[in-house]
Amino acid sequence: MPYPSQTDRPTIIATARTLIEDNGVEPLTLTDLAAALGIKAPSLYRHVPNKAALLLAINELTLQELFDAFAAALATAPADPHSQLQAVLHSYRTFALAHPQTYSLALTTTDPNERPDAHQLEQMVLPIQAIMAAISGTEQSLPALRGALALVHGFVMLELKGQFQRGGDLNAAFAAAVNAYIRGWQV
Amino acid sequence: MPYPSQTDRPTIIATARTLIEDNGVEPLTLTDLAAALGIKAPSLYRHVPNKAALLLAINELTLQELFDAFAAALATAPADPHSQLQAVLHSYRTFALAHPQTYSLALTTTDPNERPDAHQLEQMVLPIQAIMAAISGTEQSLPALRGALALVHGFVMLELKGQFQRGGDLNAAFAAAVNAYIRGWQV
DNA sequence: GTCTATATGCCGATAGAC
DNA sequence: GTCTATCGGCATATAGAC
Repeated sequence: MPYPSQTDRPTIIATARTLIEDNGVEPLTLTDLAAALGIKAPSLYRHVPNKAALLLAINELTLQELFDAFAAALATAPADPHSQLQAVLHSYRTFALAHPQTYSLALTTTDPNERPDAHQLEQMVLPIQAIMAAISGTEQSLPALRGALALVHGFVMLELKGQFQRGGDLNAAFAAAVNAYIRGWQV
Repeated sequence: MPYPSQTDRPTIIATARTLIEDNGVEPLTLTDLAAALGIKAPSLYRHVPNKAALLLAINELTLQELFDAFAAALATAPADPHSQLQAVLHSYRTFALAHPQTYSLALTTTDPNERPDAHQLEQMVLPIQAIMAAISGTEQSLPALRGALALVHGFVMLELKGQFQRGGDLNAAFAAAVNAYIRGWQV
């Protein structure tokens, strides 16, 4: 049995995440989700008010785990700003590649009912701004932070959606791009 | 009358693009599209084999126009590599901000039936690689090009999806990030 | 907490007449 | 080239029994 049939709310959310990671969000139906849990669709409504609330909970979890990955990376990397920033950006990509569907979903959803606080991304990224300030200067730390987020998000999205088709070492390309970007602020 | 009722294939595609730009892809139905054209849904099948083919045609048009914008930017910008690259990247963002829904659609679609040649993005961006080579050296021109694409795509996507919520001048942030990235390769 | 039955609605696509 | 009629399917969600 691929999925347990003990159905509390966390189990429902975890199972839905697995289904989304396997097939994407679009084909996810409450009927299929219920089937994966060994129950019928209407039973889900005892645990979740509706589908949007379910997706919201999933997206909140995704962002939470992404920023847990940040914290772990910061804790183990060398203390200098350059190393800290490198570590965070690489942990970002590693997370996204490990959870392509749920990562994409969390960062592209615009429906207010399915989307965590609009501020959550930039709020949880605040600690990184201090590192950025040490590199680019306090004045430019917000633009510098946003550029860094843009670079890694963009790289990962193009990668996940199959837009890098000419071959080559994407790990090396990512590292080189990140280093170039950081270097550009160190003037 | 917001839409003409003269229905040839180009008109159908143009009207569909307008509807997508107004409301996004998800709510687009063939019934609504037909209504906007002053006809009934089944009539569409005389011009387009199915919905996927329609979306494919739209995405092809979007990419074509994006790269037309590139060409126009390159033609008017100063001839030095730094200015040329700046001009292209800024024209990229300008295009995306002007066509948020169709831009996002074209660059995130993975369904093979709705998606232009997987190579199209990187193929049509080839001319820019020459500029990048002049800045970063021939050896690194592909990673440098990919990083540049990642930076602008990521910035624009975060911007379009409302992930930059802390205020500030996004135009300035974009320019600063692009300049930092370019500077980082000029060593 | 799960079930059956069902409301309700929408959608893409085809057949065949005009 | 457009129409009407319709097939076939699927989805979210509710009501009410067990």
